[in-house]
Amino acid sequence: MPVYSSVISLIPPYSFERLLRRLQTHPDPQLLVDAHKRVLRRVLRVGTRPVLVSLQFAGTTEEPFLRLHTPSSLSAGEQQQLEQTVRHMFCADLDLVPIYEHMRHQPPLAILTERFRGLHPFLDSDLFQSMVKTIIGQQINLAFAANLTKRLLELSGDAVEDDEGRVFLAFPTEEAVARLEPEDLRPLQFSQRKAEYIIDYARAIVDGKVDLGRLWQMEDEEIIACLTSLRGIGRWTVECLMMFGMGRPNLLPAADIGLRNGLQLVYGLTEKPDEKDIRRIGEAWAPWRSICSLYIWEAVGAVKRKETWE
DNA sequence: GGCCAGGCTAGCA
DNA sequence: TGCTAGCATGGC
Repeated sequence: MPVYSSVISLIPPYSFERLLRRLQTHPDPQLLVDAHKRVLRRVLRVGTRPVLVSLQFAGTTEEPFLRLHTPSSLSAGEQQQLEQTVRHMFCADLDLVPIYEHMRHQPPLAILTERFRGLHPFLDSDLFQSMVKTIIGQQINLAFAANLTKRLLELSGDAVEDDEGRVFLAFPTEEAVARLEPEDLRPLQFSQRKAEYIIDYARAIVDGKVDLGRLWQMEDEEIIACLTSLRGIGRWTVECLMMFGMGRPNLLPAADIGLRNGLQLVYGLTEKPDEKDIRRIGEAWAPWRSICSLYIWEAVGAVKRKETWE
């Protein structure tokens, strides 16, 4: 029986089915999905404490809400923190209606608002893991990236068991990753450079050279300038961090190969657009370029899943 | 077996 | 400032 449960309100339209579809092409090794029960389970950190959480989609796309359960007993402060994390991950306060209105004025995007109606961004629970996952995802396909993330979890994550003895792994802490050496990650099929980038990043945080908490107060370009000074972290990586870690609304990772493919697909271009082309086209998407990018990516995802996107 | 993956660095002109 | 080889491995 859950020791703590609560209800998380969501702004309609919010489609669980669309999230499930997205998870097919964007596997998340931390999530256990029970589509039938409409439940997602994973470990979230409350402070540094790993807590197993069950999130059930209740209601409908037009009247959505989440039921949050956890078998852990939590203090009032921990309850508040956990709910805040869940609201952040699910973008509980993001209203898609005005964004769809904006997209409907741009013909190639208009069709996506119907096709993927109710798809919200699904964010990372904290900035450390968001950055690590993004570095892992540089230049490799999503399936392989998910494998590498899973292996990192198995190497350094904290195990939490549910009442049926199933093991869930919490994302490794900064300290745990900082203690690793590249040689520890090489057998997991991390490239030497990728291993160095991730460990260096974790050490920069542990050493206090990077203060992730301070990023929330900074402008987008300021964050890019700050983090790209670290080796292995380029503009694309920080843009992804701001989109999928911070949930900022107006990012356009113009160098992204998936976005380039998606724009060619959705806009019916004869040639693959380059970074400049994408920035030019994406100007009209402001101030919602992150959501427009997400929907463009999802058109590519639909093709990969052999769905139609039109 | 070749090309593509939700890139980045270092070296060079 | 802008261009490019090299990295490194899975998936199709």
